Amino acid sequence: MGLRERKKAQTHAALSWAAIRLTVERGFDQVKVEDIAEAAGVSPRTFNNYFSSKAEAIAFRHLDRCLRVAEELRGRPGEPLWDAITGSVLRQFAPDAEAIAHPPPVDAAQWTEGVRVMVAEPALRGEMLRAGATAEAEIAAAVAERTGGDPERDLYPHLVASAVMGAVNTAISHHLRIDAAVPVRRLLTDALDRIAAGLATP
Amino acid sequence: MGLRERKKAQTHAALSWAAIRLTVERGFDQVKVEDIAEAAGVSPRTFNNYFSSKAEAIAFRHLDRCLRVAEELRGRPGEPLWDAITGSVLRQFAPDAEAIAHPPPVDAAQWTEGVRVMVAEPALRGEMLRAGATAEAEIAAAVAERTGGDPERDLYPHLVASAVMGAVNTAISHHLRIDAAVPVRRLLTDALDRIAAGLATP
DNA sequence: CCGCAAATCTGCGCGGCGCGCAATTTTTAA
DNA sequence: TTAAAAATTGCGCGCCGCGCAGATTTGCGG
Repeated sequence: MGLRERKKAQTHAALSWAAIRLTVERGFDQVKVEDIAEAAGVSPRTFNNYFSSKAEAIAFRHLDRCLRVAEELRGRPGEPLWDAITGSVLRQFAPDAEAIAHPPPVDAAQWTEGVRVMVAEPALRGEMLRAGATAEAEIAAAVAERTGGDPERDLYPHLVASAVMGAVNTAISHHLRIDAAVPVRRLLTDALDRIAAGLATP
Repeated sequence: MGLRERKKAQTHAALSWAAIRLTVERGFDQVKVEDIAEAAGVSPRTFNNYFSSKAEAIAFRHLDRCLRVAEELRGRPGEPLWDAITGSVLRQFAPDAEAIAHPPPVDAAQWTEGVRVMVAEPALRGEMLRAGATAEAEIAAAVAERTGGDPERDLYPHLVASAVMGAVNTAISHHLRIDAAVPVRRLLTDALDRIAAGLATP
């Protein structure tokens, strides 16, 4: 990757993190695009060269994470399908090195509450789901490679991908709904196990 | 339901149908809010009393349909869970009396193509998914009633609801991707059956 | 090290959107 | 019939997304 692309990636990340941080701190519509651009050290106009809306900037990190699941999945060709899926998901949603570098310039509890408010924002929810759907296509492709199906014609890979993203979304929502001490890791494994078991009544 | 609420429902429907029709005909950003309002015989300002964006107006019909699935589900307490789910979904996504009343002032193929373009619109995709998520909460509640769980604390109802909406979305996407003669009904039953079977490799 | 071409950033400006506010019209209930 | 409640409407503001064209930076061959 050349210097050029690396700088682009940096700017993407900087803008996204700035958008998240400011939104968590102040709330979605107390943040202007101008503020995000300034925080990332770039002109307002440039913001829209990278993202077509505030919401997209905020959802970018989610998109990235989910895309990495597909990537990771391709890197585990041997394992049984659902083992590979669970492993990939857990890997990407583990406490993150990047997240530790960037994150809360404030109290942890306060941060979590800010995130809760943020993801409740209607405009954001749509954008997050859209990011999930984008990743879903990649996951479907990865699954198709593995099981030897055609993503254009077969329903199966898309169903699996959809179920996986559904499990992820559900686990995260549950985690934010209940601020209990249940670790996300357990919620994710539970969810995926249940799905692989046909969602039989517990 | 009083006269008042009925008129509101009418206006909702009128605005939504107008938004859909115009968007299918001209494309998303060739339609101004003003146009939709005019087509529904209402002032532009009133549009925003009903919907907070063009996208929301267009997605309204989808939201309505999906909410009816939850409603129908509550009306089938006896059946085994997945039979009830499949039944409810098929009922709501069958060729629709309302859709036949309102719909294409143009060629059917042309209409389908317009719909394809419409749902490809990024802003719309997010809004449709959000509508699905809203309905998902209702479905989860309905499932919880049936299985005797607590939607606040249990993961299971949400997982089922998520899987159902995932199946619906996947089936619809597949239907639009392949313009084959495969009826949506079959795609929906296939998808739901596979999920209830634990998504085993076919 | 130089200079050129391509990619990127930036300032400007426009049209549309979402919504608060207050006045007006319509509906409901007494 | 009349008063209260609710819905519709017009007006106006601030922000947003983006096209355009000029300035700036980056990558590369000489």
